[in-house]
Amino acid sequence: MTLNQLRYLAAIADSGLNITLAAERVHATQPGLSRQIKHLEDELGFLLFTRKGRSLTALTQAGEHVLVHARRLLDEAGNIRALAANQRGERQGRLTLVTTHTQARYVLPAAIAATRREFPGVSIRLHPSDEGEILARLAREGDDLAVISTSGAVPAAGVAVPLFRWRRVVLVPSAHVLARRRQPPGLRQLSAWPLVSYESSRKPESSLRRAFDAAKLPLQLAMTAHDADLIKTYVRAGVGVGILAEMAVSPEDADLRALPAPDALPECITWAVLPRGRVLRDYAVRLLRELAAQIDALDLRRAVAGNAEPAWPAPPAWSNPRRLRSA
Amino acid sequence: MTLNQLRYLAAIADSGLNITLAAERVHATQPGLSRQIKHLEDELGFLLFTRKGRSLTALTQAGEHVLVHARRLLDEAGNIRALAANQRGERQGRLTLVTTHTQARYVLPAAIAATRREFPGVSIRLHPSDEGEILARLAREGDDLAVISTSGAVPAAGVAVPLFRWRRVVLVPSAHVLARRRQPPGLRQLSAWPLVSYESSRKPESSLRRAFDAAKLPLQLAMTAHDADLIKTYVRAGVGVGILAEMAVSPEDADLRALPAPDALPECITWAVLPRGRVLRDYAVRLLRELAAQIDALDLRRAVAGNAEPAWPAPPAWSNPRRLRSA
DNA sequence: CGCGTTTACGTCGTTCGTAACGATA
DNA sequence: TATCGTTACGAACGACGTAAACGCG
Repeated sequence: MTLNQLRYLAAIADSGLNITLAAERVHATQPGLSRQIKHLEDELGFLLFTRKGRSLTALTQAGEHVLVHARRLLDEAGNIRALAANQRGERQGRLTLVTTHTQARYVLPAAIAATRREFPGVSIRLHPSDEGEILARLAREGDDLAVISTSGAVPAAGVAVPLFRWRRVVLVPSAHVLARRRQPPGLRQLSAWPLVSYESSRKPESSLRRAFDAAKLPLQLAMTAHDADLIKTYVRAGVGVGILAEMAVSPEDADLRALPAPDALPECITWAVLPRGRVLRDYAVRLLRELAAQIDALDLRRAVAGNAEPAWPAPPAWSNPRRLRSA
Repeated sequence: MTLNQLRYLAAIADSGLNITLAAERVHATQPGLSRQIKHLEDELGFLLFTRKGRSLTALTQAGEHVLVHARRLLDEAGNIRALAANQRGERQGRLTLVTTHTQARYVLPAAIAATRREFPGVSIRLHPSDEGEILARLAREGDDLAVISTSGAVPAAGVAVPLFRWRRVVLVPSAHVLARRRQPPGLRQLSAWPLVSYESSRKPESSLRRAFDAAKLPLQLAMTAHDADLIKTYVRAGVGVGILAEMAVSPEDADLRALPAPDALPECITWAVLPRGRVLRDYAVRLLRELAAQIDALDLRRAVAGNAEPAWPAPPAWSNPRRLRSA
């Protein structure tokens, strides 16, 4: 049993049992993988794959079990390499984040830019994903970091670190009736308008939906979109009143008016979710501290290592200066 | 980075930084280890050990970190091998248990005998240890299984599986005054006598001590010992009244009388504690099911794998037939 | 001078890539 | 016939053990 054999096993499993494809991905030749898998099967004493003719059709049940442990083993090998890279002061690397469009578009740019300025050799991969898909993807694809928002609840997967608090805003064209009122609109006023908001508002457990339900008011969702830019576009087109994250309002939106959302819409928290047990590269810590200065780097490392989850400092409210400071 | 390099690293750390000793333990030569460690250091880019002249003086801080992950990695390699051995129907192997003298002497023999009858090729290593030391040893030495008793509390480390319930008995010579009474003695009666019990009764948090404290009665511990045989010996010698586990009373003790302990002494539970995440060999499951037939093998495997801790079935009361059935 | 580590050297085993072959849809 | 996996072959590398040299107490 060698690290390479297990690496090949995982690569084949991740390539839909296509050895040729797996070989490319691990920068080796197809006969090499074929042979090493055979050697591994010989050593373990049973088949890892079921075969039909010469091609692989599935993992055997035993193979599935082996794969689970092989992945953990390879993760630890990766941890040792990450540890070593940090120790050497290695400034190159890769960082894969998975997050929503709003975070990717309005929150992360400044933080990523700052991180890249300090670590120009780091290649950052951003995977926008649907709210509900993000945590699944983090676990499945082995991404380094997820950034998601909840209205209070602590995300279940991995190590969740609260970054900042934010509120929603009501976005309307400057000439809109709601923009002329003295007071920002209440839930009752909003319920009279068709709304434009995030796709996730359609889910019955969304906080928008729950707020209207609790007030026994009807919620008219004129349309929903995955990203804030689309919401703004349709607000401009007069399709409805926008409800979106305050972070998504930028200076270029001077033709729109952002009004505070009703108190009935609860405050949200943006979290970083990290895979438990993975050693963080220095630049990952740097990025997180850029997003949330209140976080202690050592606490973070310890929490991810699984030793002790600290009482995280209370996340501050989102502030635009944060964006400007590093822009 | 190879599995062998990490194995050597762990072996050296476990051998007090003596490479020669470590080499013997891993069945390799000393120059081989020396070289591989150097290669590993070259690849990682920093020293794993601090050196004074030619000999190793300590792990570097980075080396400590690497070691942590290396051990986890090696554990997973062991899991894959265990998985494979089970899959092959391999009937040989090793099982290291750590437990108290009473369990080792009175509870485990029948179960171990039964297991050995079914798996004659399995070598079982029994490490009697002090009550307080057991869980520490399980974590430190990487033993396979701990068997310990508590008066109710769930052991904190690893996966704890309740095996059976038991009570204490009051053990006196047949001619003793307490043996002539109609009723078994209460706490008040016992407090009039010097007692002979386990070493662990000396600790202020022991349930014996707590029972007497709660009743505001004095506890005279005439003597304490680590094992039940010694307690019996001193009871025979008239040193005092024995308080010990009901399992420790055997037919050869016909010259003694075992009386039910006062209700104020709470029932105890004997637990198996398994290192979380370790794949169990079939014979380990067999042994545990011999100790506690109510346990489902699949539940057990799943719980140890860390997937889902089931609601364990209520442990039955200890019964002597259990011992006789398999004797 | 003994103990433990490092260096030197030769051998052996293993892995790897290339190329040819085989099977399958 | 194209695609994918297996087998065959040869080269290169790397790990290992033996033996000798080196430092330190």
